[in-house]
Amino acid sequence: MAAPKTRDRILKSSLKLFNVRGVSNVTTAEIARTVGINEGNLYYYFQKKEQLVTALFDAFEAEIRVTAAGHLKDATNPSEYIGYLRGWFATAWRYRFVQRDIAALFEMAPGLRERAGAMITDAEEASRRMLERVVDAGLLTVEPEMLEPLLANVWIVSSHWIDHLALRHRARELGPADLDWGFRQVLALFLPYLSEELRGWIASPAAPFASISEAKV
Amino acid sequence: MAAPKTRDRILKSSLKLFNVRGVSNVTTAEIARTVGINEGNLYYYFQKKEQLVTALFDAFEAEIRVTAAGHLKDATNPSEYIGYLRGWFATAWRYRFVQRDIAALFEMAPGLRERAGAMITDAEEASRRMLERVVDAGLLTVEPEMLEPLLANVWIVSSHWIDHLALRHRARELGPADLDWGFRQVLALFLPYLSEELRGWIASPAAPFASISEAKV
DNA sequence: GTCTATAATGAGATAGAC
DNA sequence: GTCTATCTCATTATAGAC
Repeated sequence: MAAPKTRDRILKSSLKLFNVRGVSNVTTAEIARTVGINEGNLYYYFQKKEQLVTALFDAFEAEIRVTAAGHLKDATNPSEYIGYLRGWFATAWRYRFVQRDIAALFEMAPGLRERAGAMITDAEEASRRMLERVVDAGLLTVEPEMLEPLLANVWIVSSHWIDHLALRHRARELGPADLDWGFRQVLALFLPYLSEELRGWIASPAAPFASISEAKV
Repeated sequence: MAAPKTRDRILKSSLKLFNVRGVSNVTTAEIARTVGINEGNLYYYFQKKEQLVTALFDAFEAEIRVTAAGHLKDATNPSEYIGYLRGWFATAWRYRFVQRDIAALFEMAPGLRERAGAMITDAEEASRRMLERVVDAGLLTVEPEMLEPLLANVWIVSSHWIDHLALRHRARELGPADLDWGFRQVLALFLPYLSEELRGWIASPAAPFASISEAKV
């Protein structure tokens, strides 16, 4: 209790640095400097870089679970489905260091392997069920044999659109506007399968992600 | 001339190691050990790890250009188009270390940034022209506003299906059978837009990639 | 061309004073 | 809780003998 403020400042700075430059490209020295504390002090809170990474992953996982729990009720309602997607996207964006160089992440914190594996399995299963319900409700028309390939592609694009953009626009830093782009790329995967009804929904994708805050940790 | 054999053995071993474990996870010591030579000897051929990476990239680029040159003639012929895709896939597979952690690659060999950027620009432009011709020929029906999103998704899936598989099947090493899976994932992106004619082609995707050799360097 | 050293660097990690 | 100072260690890189 009474968590000292320094710990939070460390987490916040680390998240930002990791997101922008990748876990393995950010040194503990740099983190300490950014926070405005000494390296020794940093190690008072996190004895290993691994612990820092794991703490951030904890926050990521917690947020994911909240999103998943909040949106699994009525997938036949387009707005709920899109809300779920948006929630997932927003969280994945705020913790994009996880996707970015996930191999390095695992090497640094081997304990995350299993946890991430479980998360992925859960998420895939949830996506599959949700998609099946949407198909059953007649909002999408997907032949059964196309379901798995579609799901896999949704997953690939969801997880890697950031890498794709980063490679092209390496000069500038990515921002919330890009998040919107990524979201539309995923929607584009569904577009050819849409019912007319849902197509209207997609055409006007409500509020973009511009308002997403990076501050929270 | 008279290129000493050791140099080639170094390149071959490095390619394999880089592909499987990533450029930044393989040390020069390990390369030397794998080749069966001494570290000092390794540095006789490649004074910096960067030079090693660059030499492999040279080979990659050369192969890409050969593929591109050989298949840009008649894109209205489905077999040519698919041949082009397959060629691209085969090369990207043999040099998959390039995609895998491309950030680390650039950090190690900054000179590759510009070259890779140019390659990507070229490839995107070629893909766009090819796709447009296929659409003009009536083999695909894609609304103009869907063209760019589709191309972007093709690129994302083509470049990142390996990461996706690697994350799921981390136990086993990836092989040519997986290459076939990735190819089908990309085809799946086009499937909903296909004419009946082309759909037949896709259904029986000729010879898979099982025969692809990893040996060449 | 190939080896045996060995230097040089840079990052993670820690002890102990304040 | 925070700092200064130091240690360990892996990795890249080099010099020089054979």
